[in-house]
Amino acid sequence: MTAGNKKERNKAGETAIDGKNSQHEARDGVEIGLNAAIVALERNEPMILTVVSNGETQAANDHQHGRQYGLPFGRFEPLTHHTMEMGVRGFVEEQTGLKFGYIEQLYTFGDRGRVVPRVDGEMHVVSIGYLALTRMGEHNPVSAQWRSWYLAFPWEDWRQGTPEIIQQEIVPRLLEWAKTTRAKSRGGPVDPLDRVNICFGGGGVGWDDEKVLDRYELLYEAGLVYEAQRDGRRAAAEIKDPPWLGEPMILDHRRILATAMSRMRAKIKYRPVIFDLMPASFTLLQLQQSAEAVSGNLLHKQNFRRLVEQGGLVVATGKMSSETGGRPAKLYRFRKEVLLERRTAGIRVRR
Amino acid sequence: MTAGNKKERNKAGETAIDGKNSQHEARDGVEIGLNAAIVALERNEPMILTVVSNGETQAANDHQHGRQYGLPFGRFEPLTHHTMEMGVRGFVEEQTGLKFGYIEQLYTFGDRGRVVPRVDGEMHVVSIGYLALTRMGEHNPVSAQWRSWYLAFPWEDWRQGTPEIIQQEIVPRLLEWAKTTRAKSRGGPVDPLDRVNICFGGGGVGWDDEKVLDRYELLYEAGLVYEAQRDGRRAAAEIKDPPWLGEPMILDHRRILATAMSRMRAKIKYRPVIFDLMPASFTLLQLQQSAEAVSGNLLHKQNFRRLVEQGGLVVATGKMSSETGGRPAKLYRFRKEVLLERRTAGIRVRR
DNA sequence: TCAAAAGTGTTATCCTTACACCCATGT
DNA sequence: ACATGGGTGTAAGGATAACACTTTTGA
Repeated sequence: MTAGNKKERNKAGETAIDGKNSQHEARDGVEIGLNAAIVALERNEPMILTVVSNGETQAANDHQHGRQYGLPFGRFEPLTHHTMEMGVRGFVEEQTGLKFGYIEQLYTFGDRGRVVPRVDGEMHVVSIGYLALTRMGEHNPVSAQWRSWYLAFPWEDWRQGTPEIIQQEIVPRLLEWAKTTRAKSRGGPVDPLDRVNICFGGGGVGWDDEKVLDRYELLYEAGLVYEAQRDGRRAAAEIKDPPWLGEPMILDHRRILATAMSRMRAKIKYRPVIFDLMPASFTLLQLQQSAEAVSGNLLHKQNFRRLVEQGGLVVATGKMSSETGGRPAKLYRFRKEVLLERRTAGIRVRR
Repeated sequence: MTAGNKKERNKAGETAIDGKNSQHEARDGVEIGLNAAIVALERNEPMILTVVSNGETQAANDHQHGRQYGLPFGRFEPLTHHTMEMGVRGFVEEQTGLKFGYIEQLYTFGDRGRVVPRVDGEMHVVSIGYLALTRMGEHNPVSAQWRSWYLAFPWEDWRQGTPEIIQQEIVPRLLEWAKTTRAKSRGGPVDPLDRVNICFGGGGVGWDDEKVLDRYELLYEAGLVYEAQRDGRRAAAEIKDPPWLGEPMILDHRRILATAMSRMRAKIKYRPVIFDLMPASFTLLQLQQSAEAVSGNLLHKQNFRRLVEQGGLVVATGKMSSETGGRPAKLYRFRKEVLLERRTAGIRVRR
């Protein structure tokens, strides 16, 4: 059953509002995939839990990337999982033995035309991405490994200054892409050069750490990430021997990870989600370095401390840590009561 | 085929990352429903496009609400619709004749256990909510009608001061609910009274216009909206003859609308989405009243004007409007270039 | 003694908020 | 004349960004 043309089924005026008017063709050839970007911190590096593809299925036409990483993945089984979030918790624990606390839905991707061949036709996969946060070492994963998210997105780590890859590899190729694209599509909705500037902070526009997804999608369109070629997209700028940027991932998992990073970077600024990555007590420098790891840039130390303490986000526990290398530091813990006092409680510091 | 127990299929270590290891049971009994909250403004009232349920299916055990409203609804057909967004555009136009410009995905709901009986078993519906924006009168809908979103959420309109329903109906019942709930679940994650205060701005916490979804979910949990009873939820506070708050909608459509309102109210503060609801040229008062209609509260006139003009969001067209009742007003238009200059461009004014 | 990190204090600047007041038109 | 909405100016207050400097430990 390949589910023929149903274009005419919903005519104007039928107002199919409860899905009841489709007695035949009950099976639709759609399944729900659940994907989790599970984040933890290890020595000030944001890590995500990955599983390794055996390189058989979709890496078949894959010359240089035989082994690819992916996010933990499972199917939504309505009869087993009462909710989709419980589905995510369930298959992650089954596959990797890992439990986590915080979970949040990111986005539902169905646009890339993911089709999986099956014995009786084709199965379309709609994948729902989730962001989950946990602490390193609480549970040890099996048959999965922690990897820095900056391996897939090297241009997102500005903690040691502007990454070289941006000026050396990305910007020149994107400018070339913008030129040829602009010539082709006169008067499109957005000027491609503007897009490059907005995404990568050129032409007076500054770098916006939250635009992780926009940048990935631009690189995909310009044919500069491996997935673009793998998905059969012809590079607009016809680049010879393109140096694929960042480590690729299977299917659309790198896109889901980009969504997770964008969400995470936006959210730490107005919600205290960073504490789901922290131990129960910590020094202010540890907290700052965690925020820096997530946002990918350095923060101003004094202002960070003042904001975080005076903002009521943390309180001193009274204990000290002398394992810091210098003067012993006060230990702090998250102060839950902020949520009652301020409507935005996060880490909003520059520099 | 009712798809038996598959709990054991994904064992630890299998790392099912590409969905290939399920040769049997290819059909899962899941379908994708697409729902659109389509918003437009009419005489400073935010309207959503609704279709009317015939009251047969799920309104069967429905004594007082035989006719219920719903959002335009369709199934995602991967073979017809190249993308899910195109699917939304397609079925909305087929059902109602309406076209729209802006569209954005909201959230994917699969938790309420929506089950539709089919000839060969049960079909679980996962519904993806969308927010779409359009201008009144560009196209006239057929077999659908525009209705104010405040009919479903009367407590969200603070433009004439605090709505009476809050102090008279909502707060006393929620306080009672919080008391009984607190007694039952000692030491739960969040104190129910705190939740009431955070959501409805009691106890020193102010009103947050963006918390539309949180408020609806709280009212649902407390059994104060009709849907809670209809879904078989026992009211925690065992309220006698409860006056259901706001107009109910079919299935989970009111929840999707709440998500749309929350997103919209949050987004006008940092993205120029309000202009997708405005005509090409407008006076500043019209713009202000549109923002007030969406956010549900009044804004400070002078500051609004300064912010919006000096922020570079609009430019004067040079023409004037003399249909204002007072002194003729300059006409303005949206200034697209803001997007290049500032990373947040929206309407962020108090009072 | 020096490096490393903790911690304190102060200043300049910008943005938000609020208030006061004048202008142009129709009735 | 007056009601209605349009439009301008400015001052107070608070938050933010930037800088300089002192303190406490371990090696």
